[in-house]
Amino acid sequence: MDHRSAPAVDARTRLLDAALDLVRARGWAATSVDELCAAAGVTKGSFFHHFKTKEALGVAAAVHWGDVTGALVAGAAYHRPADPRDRVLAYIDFRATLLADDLASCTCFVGTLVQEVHATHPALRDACGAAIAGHAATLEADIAAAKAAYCPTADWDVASLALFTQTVLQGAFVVAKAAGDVTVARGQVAHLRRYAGMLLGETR
Amino acid sequence: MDHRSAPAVDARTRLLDAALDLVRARGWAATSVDELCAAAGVTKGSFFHHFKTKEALGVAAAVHWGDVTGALVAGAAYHRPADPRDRVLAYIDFRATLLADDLASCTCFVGTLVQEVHATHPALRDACGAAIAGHAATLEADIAAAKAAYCPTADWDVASLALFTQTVLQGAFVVAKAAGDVTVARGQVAHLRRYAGMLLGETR
DNA sequence: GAAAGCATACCATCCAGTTGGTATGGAGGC
DNA sequence: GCCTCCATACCAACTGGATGGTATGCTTTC
Repeated sequence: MDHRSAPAVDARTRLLDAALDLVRARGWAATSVDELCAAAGVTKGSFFHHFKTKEALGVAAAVHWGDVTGALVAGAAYHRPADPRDRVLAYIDFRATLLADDLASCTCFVGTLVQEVHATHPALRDACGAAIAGHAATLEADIAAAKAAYCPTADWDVASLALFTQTVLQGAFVVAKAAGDVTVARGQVAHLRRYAGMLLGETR
Repeated sequence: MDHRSAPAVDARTRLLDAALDLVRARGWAATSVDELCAAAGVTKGSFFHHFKTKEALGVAAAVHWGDVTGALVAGAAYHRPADPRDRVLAYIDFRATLLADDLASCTCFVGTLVQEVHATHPALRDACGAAIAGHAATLEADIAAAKAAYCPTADWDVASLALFTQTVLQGAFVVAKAAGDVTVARGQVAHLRRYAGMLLGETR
């Protein structure tokens, strides 16, 4: 209240937010602790006060990412439809609308991170795995309800389809990065939308 | 002939092969030139004799990856079916069979690489983009022929579906890495197989 | 004998992490 | 109310090792 210089959020959160941005843009190993500190407006001593190692920051950032995206999805309008199938399809449409900005800001932090560290940093990999699995899990109830209502005897697995939404999104980010063009990702998510509609018996 | 120590392949190729393995396991930035040299059984002087910079090796490795995978696919049995739709579906089945080994050896070099460097190393990104686009392009003829034969009026784009096969594979690698389990990838590719069958009018 | 291929020794820079310290604010004794 | 104690938050300067890259010379091949 008295100090204008008092930061809006604490140093720890600023470091985590900086990690989300910088790692998505540069990758994990190429993002130095010094760069993270500079981006967060924090000194190195402060960094290692809040996080024992760089890897510990990565784990915390993966959890932070789960919180941020979880809140984004929970607050989105796609939950409105009364029909579970409509909610599933609205989720996919919602994810497509998020593909508007530049690549670095719309791609998935844990997806980029785990691709790089899966074999070398087990703690980081597990944190990323938990974030992705947790996100997919939020879809399962709607998918299960839609399946029960429209195609109860279909031979596909609910959890597998929930994960498939994340698979296509992660893949879409990779091919969009390779093409250097976000619109590529939207075209790929359209296939996911069509597939989900077909599986759930949507009649056009 | 006289020397057992004489390498079977030249130093340049050994460096490229080492790059495919190490970068897929550790990521680009975390793979040092020294490690590449050690894995290839080559000294640093030799490395910089063949490649001006580490980035130049990366570009060459992306091209090398395109050659290796191109030859693998071209030599595979999936081209046998006379029907173009069967060839498309056989390609997907073929890719699924490749998911047998451990993650580091069955994942995509250019996919991992581009995810990490897309914003910081334009030359690497373009080389990876060309490799992915080139691979997708080899599918277009079969997909176009299958579409003409079985669903000529469908509203999806041939090139977009060809790319979607790569999208799902790339995404499957990411979620499998996050789960630490290759079998996850096979389950995800099964969705791709089902989708392609549905789009191309396969009747079970 | 010239050039390509390869090896050794070396360098400037950057990296994660450490050291040793200051500022702040709340708890508890008196 | 005031002072001491102490934990938390933060900071500047430093370190040992690793990193990409270079300089230079040897050796095999054509």
